[in-house]
Amino acid sequence: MGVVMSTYPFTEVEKKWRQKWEETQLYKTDMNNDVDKKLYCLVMFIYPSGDKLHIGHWYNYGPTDSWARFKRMQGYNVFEPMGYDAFGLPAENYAIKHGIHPAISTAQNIEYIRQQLKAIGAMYDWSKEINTSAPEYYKWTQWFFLLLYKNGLAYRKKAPVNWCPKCQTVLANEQVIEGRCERCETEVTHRDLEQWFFKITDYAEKLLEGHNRIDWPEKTITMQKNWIGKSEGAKIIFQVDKSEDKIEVFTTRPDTLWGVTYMVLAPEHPLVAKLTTEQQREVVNNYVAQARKESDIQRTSTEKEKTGVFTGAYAINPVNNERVPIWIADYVLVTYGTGAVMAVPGHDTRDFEFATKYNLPIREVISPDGKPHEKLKEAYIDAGIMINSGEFTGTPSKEGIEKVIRYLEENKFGEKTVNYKLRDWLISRQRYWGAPIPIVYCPDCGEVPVPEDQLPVVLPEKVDFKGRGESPLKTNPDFVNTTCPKCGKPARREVDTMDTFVCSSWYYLRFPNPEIDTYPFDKDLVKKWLPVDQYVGGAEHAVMHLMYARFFAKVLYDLKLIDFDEPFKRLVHQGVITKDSNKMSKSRGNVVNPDIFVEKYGSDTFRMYMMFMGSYEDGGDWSDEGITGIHRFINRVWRLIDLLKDNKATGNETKESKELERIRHYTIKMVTNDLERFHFNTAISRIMELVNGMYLYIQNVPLEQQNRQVLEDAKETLVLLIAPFAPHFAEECWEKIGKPYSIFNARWPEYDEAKTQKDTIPIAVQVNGKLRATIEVERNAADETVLGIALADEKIQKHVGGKTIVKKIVVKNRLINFVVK
RNA sequence: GCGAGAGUGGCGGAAUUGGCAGACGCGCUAGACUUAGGAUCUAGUACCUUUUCCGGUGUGGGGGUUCGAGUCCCCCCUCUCGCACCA
Repeated sequence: MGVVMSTYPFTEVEKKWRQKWEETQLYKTDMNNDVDKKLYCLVMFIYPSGDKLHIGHWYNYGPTDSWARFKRMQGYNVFEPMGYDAFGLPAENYAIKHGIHPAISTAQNIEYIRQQLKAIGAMYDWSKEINTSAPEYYKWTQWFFLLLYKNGLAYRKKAPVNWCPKCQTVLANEQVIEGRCERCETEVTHRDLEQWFFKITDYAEKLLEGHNRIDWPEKTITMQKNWIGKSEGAKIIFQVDKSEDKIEVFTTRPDTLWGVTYMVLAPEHPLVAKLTTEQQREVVNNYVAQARKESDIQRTSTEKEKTGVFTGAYAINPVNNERVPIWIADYVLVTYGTGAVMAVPGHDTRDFEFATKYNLPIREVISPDGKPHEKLKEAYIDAGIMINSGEFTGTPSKEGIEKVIRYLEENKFGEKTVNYKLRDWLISRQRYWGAPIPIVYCPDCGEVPVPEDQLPVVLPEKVDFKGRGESPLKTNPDFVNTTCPKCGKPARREVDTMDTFVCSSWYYLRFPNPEIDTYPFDKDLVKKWLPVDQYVGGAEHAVMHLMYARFFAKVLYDLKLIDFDEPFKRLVHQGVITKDSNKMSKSRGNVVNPDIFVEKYGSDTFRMYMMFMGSYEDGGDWSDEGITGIHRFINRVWRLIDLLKDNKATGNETKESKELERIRHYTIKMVTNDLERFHFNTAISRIMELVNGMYLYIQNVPLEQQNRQVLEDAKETLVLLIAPFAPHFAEECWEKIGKPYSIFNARWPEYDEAKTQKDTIPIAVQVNGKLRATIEVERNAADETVLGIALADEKIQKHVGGKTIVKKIVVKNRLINFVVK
């Protein structure tokens, strides 16, 4: 090519612009002006686990920042903050292992991670950094606890709870994945403990309703819906025979009530001990003991054959006064509904299996055709006609549900009920590195909340956090021993700390002003900037963080402290990056270390390659060779800018320049649309096409004929379009082509729809659906004209000649199909 | 077991509404430039047949709807994710 080839010097360039951006405070968001054009773009802040920034973080933060930059260039006043979700087990476990205090290791970690985050070159407004483990922050986490407490939404109760033997703490239901600890995958066991809960169940209905008003992935909404698990049915009361006791059951099929042939209580049901007869006591006790010993994994395995024992007691079916035996079985869960079920083996698969095993009667009360059948081979669970059901016999079962409920209500046998799978959120943890729960236990006054003006309850530094199974805070007498805020007498502090998910349930409110020390968030700025317009983070938080954060927003909304109840208007989940189509993991030894590639190719190239690998929401497969494609592309653009530096083109050339101009407009259009939808990979390939087009033009048209203006426009557009993807690089190019700092204050290019289209278009000509020729015609040419040209084509003649054309299909500007016989 | 999504060249992946399958990149091949190239530029690259042309086949498998199906419908296989006795 005869030109000295230069290579893009990313190391210096990236350093240069990072410095300049910082000096000029380019990314400091003006929170008070341009609020009508505000755009709050948030990524899930980082949980500094000690692993530093891994590729998943990069994949979350890099592309989201590109999107935010695109929005900024479109004229939005973008706010993009970053912070540290710094409480939590990793720091504490690290401390136990290495003897370094969590406060110190966390501080070191944050220091290091901040540098790595800066290397991404994102538009974070560093003046708004948050650290949830700082007293200035967790003071307000405690404040929120008190707020919920005062409003009856935080309470303490003894309950069988999930216990992780490895983490030595209780876990919320959401943190138990298939019977294992969400964090360390240890099998979870049960303990009866006095624990703190947030009453998220009060918000089940509101959490479901809000789903209709948010632009979230359908899958995530479905997961939340399933987790909340709403089901409508009836509560029915069965009297225990020869006793004052009553058994309450929940059923979605009151229409099958006449088919009840026994009752089942969960082994943990409070009535079990009371009901059991002397003869049965021993077997029942043994069974209960056995059930308690088993883990959830063992107990809930659907492969496991159902077991149970008879209590010796009987219950009376309210609708027909039948006396049915009461059993206990571990297929009934104490945590769902009332912990007791009416068993209808004829119409419930589980009951059928159980009844068959223990020779309990099976009665048909729903029939597909309204006629009774000899013997059921399996449970008939679908709708049908009610039979053997007293006055309801003959009623279609769906109608029957409503009618039976009315009948139950009239006779006070039961009532219509909605039941939810959702449990209250267990928030106390027997760990050290978290926000202390601001409660004091006084021998006289009982449970006393710490007054707001005494917050924060400071996490003491000196504790023995190597303790096993008990809250480390218990080991610091100075912390534990205090005085009652009410009566002043000696009292003890609560020694449990809060689940870290409490910290992250409100952080998005604090970002606009993390300095504020009179309130958890700046009401004025929150009114202007919230809710979050775009939220991006991993799908693994679908039922944890994302539901808790919604819960908090709804509570605050109901208390009139904020004026919105859905915190995240639009949500996108980034996909997972794999290596050789496998999940990256230390045990597989296939972890890609971002630092190595950032050093080798630069931050922009690394980010851009991640965005090019696959579609953002699906993730992609990392390839050490693949990144060279982006590396080459960046250099290709760099040389192109160089080539066009002293653009000596003087010509007026029109044919090819017109095509280049078309490509330019078309590229702007496609890149804009793709960026909007987070389709980064295709956006990048469009820019590549523009670059390819520019090279072709320069090479195919002699220099003196080249159209200067068209080239200049293409060059400027190219740099602007590439800016969100490769910010340092584009800033340098922008300066090179003589534009004023900064490109991120420049406007995103506009396109003209008319100019994106070609004058002549290739039309595919098919005969009987098979492609036989391609013809070039004027855009929007009349059908007749196009047909004429197509028919005249000799290849078409070959296939059509001598046959009858039965049908001619014309798809304008696209295709023709001749159907011949 | 139930529910959702996916399955496209040697590889990563494209393809709003059914309308030229394989954009873009990696890899590979050839040419150019070079003392050299693991640099760069250009061209080619789904498979089969064929020297070429011309043909034929092709989006996990099988059926269907349609002038026309990667796209819609039915059945089956595989993978991923979610739920997993929820009464």
